[in-house]
Amino acid sequence: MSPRTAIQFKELREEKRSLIMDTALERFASEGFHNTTINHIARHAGISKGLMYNYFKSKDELLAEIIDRSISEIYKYFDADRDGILSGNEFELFIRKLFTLLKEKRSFWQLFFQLMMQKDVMESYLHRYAGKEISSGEIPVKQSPAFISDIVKMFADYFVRRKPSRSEDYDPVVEMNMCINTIKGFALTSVMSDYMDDGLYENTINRIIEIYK
Amino acid sequence: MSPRTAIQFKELREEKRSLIMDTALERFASEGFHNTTINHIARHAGISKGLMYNYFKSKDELLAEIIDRSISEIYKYFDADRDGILSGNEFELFIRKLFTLLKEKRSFWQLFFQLMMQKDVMESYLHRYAGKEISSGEIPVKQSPAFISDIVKMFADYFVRRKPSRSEDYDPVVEMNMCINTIKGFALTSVMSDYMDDGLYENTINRIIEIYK
Amino acid sequence: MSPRTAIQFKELREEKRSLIMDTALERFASEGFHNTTINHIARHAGISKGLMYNYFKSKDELLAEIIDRSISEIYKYFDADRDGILSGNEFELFIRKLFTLLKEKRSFWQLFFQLMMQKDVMESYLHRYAGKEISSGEIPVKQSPAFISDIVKMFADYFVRRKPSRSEDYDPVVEMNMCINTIKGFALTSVMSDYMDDGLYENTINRIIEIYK
Amino acid sequence: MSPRTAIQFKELREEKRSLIMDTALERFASEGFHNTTINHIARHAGISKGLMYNYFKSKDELLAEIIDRSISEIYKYFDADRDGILSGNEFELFIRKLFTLLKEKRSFWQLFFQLMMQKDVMESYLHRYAGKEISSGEIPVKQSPAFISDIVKMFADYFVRRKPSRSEDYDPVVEMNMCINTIKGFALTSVMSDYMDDGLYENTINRIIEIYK
DNA sequence: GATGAATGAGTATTCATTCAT
DNA sequence: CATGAATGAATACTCATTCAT
Repeated sequence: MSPRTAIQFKELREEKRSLIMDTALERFASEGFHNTTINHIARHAGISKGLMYNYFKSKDELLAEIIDRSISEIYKYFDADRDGILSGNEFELFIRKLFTLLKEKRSFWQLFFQLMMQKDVMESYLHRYAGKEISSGEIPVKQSPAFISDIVKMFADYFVRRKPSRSEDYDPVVEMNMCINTIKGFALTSVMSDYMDDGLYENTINRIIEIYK
Repeated sequence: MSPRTAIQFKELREEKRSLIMDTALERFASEGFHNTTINHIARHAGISKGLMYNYFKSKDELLAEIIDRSISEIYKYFDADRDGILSGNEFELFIRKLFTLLKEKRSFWQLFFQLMMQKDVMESYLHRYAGKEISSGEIPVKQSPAFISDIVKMFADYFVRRKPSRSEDYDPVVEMNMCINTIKGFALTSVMSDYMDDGLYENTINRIIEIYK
Repeated sequence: MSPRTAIQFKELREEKRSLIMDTALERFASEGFHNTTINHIARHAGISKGLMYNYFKSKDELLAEIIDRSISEIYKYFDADRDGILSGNEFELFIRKLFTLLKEKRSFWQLFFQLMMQKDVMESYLHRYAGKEISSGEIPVKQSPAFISDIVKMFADYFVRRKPSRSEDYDPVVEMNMCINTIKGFALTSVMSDYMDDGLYENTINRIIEIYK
Repeated sequence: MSPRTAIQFKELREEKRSLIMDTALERFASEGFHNTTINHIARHAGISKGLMYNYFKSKDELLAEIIDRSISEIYKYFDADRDGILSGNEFELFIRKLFTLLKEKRSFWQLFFQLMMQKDVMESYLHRYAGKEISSGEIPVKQSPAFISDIVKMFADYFVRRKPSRSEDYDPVVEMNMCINTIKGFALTSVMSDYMDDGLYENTINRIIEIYK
């Protein structure tokens, strides 16, 4: 019956916090943000409605925290070496990692695509970061969606460098666009489909690499 | 003094009906279906809440009618000759028409992508067509989403026919997948972006045709 | 193409008025007052919503007029000779007439019993007659429900006169009460049942007369 | 400081639940089901609109639960010995109990008569029991309206057994009908009248027993 | 007279959020 | 910390009534 230490308490808090976020993510992804009630989340997480508000100020904040957590988690994978230069092999690695993450964090990406389509939700989320500078040289705990532009820049450089020496037709912007759209379309399909053939999944990834590496 | 004629009433109804549908589409596309209240629509259309229900049985029916209207309009373009075979030139025409429509009916496609992400809304719409047979050989006024499978089939045949005679690597399924994903990703981007450079737009379309024609 | 005379117009008006009232009575009786919309009535009567308001100020007034019409119609039968005394034969006639009317005007009585149960509706109707004197000696076009007390009085006298000479147990008030309750219960049953056996109907009426004549 | 125990919560719920049901019954009886809004009930019960829905799924369910509660309560008295046979003394007891209950649960019976007149409300209630079998030999917590037919059957048998040995005129069906109608009419009167003389009340009950025992 | 489009107050119901215990 | 009762603003939908034509 020794009193729990402050650290134990903190760990317990973190655990429960994660539990709530995981549960909420599942529900948001499968039912949609608006169709998921606080009651549903609380019941599925095995806690009371009131307790939820002990961990999150509001339903909106819960959503924002889920997005933040997932994004910073994902960011870690993408920016592993942080040299800002994408080599051919890094491109391949990048693509393979991307689609591995899409499979592993399917719920999150489902939710993410859903939210991207709804301007108001997206905007209310982005307002949290209005004016927030992204400090380079350190890893921020909460990373704004600006990480997207980092990746875009890396990509742009990659496609410029890739230009064949004597080609007059090659337009790096168009090529990058084609690549991004293909990835985006494939990501959308694989995330939203209830089922996708494993062979086709692998073959499509290989084909993307074949073309754009 | 004299009462309105039946024709006058009918015209009035058609006009107001269109007004409501157009207004609702705008709002649904920009705010999302769940965030758009009947009050919003009525206010933006300059009419009263009650009047909406004089024209549409419910918010769901209003949505369904909007989708139906756009889909049957689009369907006309896709299946012009109705021979069920997609030639190279038809493929090009198809792609160009598709992206013209995406620009012209931007609001609708924004809404459409949104809905595709929201299972509950999509399902409530699809229930209208549960059990409805599509009569082949005539043009139905209202076309069920089954038209999607028609197009997919035409596409599949196209990519099988396209196989180079001596290529062993060519996989028509993968190739179709690549093509569809690229289109899907590009459509998504162009529909959701507030601005896209016209030159890039055209160049990307040309590149898609160059590769997949 | 001679212009219609004022009398013809008046007759047309009366006819349409009756049509509306008949239709409304049917609907009120079968669907209930609150479930019957003005639209229903108008559609069933084959006229427009607006026209209804040309004949009746409101839905409430329509109801009141229906009750008034039926009551004054019924009143005519009850007070035929107006001598205010109920003989044995008159009692029999009265009972038979009552149940004939219940059958003939079933819709009205269904509605009447419905309304009697709802204090607010009944009160709103009775307010129309608050303070209205019933002029004796002439037949008023619109008769307030006070006619009920007239009948009660006639009944009371009847049961006092009926007292057997040497009975000590006979209580005319109790006896009248029994009689009225039996009639009321039977009326309620016969009006609300979807079906009642004709033989039983007749036999019950005969038995009532047998006991209370 | 310490949270409420499960028992405290349960008691609180039961109390509030009863409060809502009692209040609703009062309002339904005096204003009618359709005229009583959830707001009225909430205001009279001193609670918020939303709380009602914490206890009852809908207005219809609230009504059904009120009816169920009263009926199962009443049912206990009627079928005390459960031998299915009504003796003369049981008949007397039955009548006396019936009219005691009518006085004690006046609000409920007012509501009940109201509902009987309104087909739509009655039907929506009866749908709850569509297909529910009544298990004989045990006391069900919630009794479907089928209990009415049980009582009718017991009554029918009683009036058959009662037939005088040498009477040719005695028709048990007519006699039962007379008895039921008298009871029904008296119940209706006593429930709907704002005032009834106690002596008359008792005397009428005695007279009914005198005639039909 | 006759029509039905238009209005808006009213109704049941939902759900994020608060708070006493 | 934890609970769930309680709140009330918001929302889809209804319908008697009005009014321009």
